[in-house]
Amino acid sequence: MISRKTKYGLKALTFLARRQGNDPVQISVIAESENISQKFLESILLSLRKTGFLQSKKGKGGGYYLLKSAENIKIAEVYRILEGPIALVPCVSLNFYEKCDDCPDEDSCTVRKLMIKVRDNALAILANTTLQDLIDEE
Amino acid sequence: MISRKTKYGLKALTFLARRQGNDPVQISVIAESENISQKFLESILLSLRKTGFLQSKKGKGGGYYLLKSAENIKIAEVYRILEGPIALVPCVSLNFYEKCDDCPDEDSCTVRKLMIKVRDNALAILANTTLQDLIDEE
DNA sequence: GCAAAGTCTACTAATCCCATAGACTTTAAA
DNA sequence: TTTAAAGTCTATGGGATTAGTAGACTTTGC
Repeated sequence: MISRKTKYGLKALTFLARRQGNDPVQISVIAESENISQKFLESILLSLRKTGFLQSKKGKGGGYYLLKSAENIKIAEVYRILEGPIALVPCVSLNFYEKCDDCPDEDSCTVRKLMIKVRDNALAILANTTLQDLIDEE
Repeated sequence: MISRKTKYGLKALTFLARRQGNDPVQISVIAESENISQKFLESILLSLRKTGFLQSKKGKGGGYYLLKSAENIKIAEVYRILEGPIALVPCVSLNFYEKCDDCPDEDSCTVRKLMIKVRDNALAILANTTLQDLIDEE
């Protein structure tokens, strides 16, 4: 299961992407509209800003807006930033690889082989779906 | 990411399935061979016994053994028992459904639509792979 | 009867998740 | 130039979950 953080982040992004134009939207507007705790959303948007998906404007009339276009935001990228690995097991992660401390030999681990399949399948979806795709489905 | 519980459980099951015959194997043997904390493994095997995958024998010469044949143990079933939902979001789970408290309308939730796809894909693998399949891949 | 095995309950340390509080900075507009 | 509106950042905390430990108990084979 993914954390609320990731779910909220994706919802906030689609909220921004759905808008005409690209003027800043206040955190409070997004939070209220999507039923998200405002303070929590703050920290989520902050990490999406630091990773180049969003930009913000302070002061009156400020808020958040998309820095990349919706077609150029892959869900897999957002997922990795907010949630972490897409893989179900660290020894199978492409971006967050870690050796399993209980496995003497990765190549002979049957669980690992299965988890590679699951990862590849999830990746096929998440890496090929963009924010724009999500909106278009409506 | 899945928990160690699930990973250990799958490893223990494959360990048992790989053996010729079906005589009881002591927890300590599995734990040592798979590098799993013995006490932790105890509780895992216990829940696999209570759900009908394993049977145990107490006393001297006792241990755990498979109750179902390896061809009849679907990974998805084991996953659901040890890990819980396969879905990434509760509102999309087939076996552990829960409404998301922030969503006013499930049908119009774009994140949900995506998560259904991911679930279907994961399920296609996990529900069609048996313990025997894992062993055969070696 | 004894020793070897699983069973069960309870506990704990560590970690993560979700959220809140509050002080701070930047900016637009009056 | 003051003021209020916004984001920024740090700290904190409760609760849940995870991973593991301890130890007393029960069952069984020899």
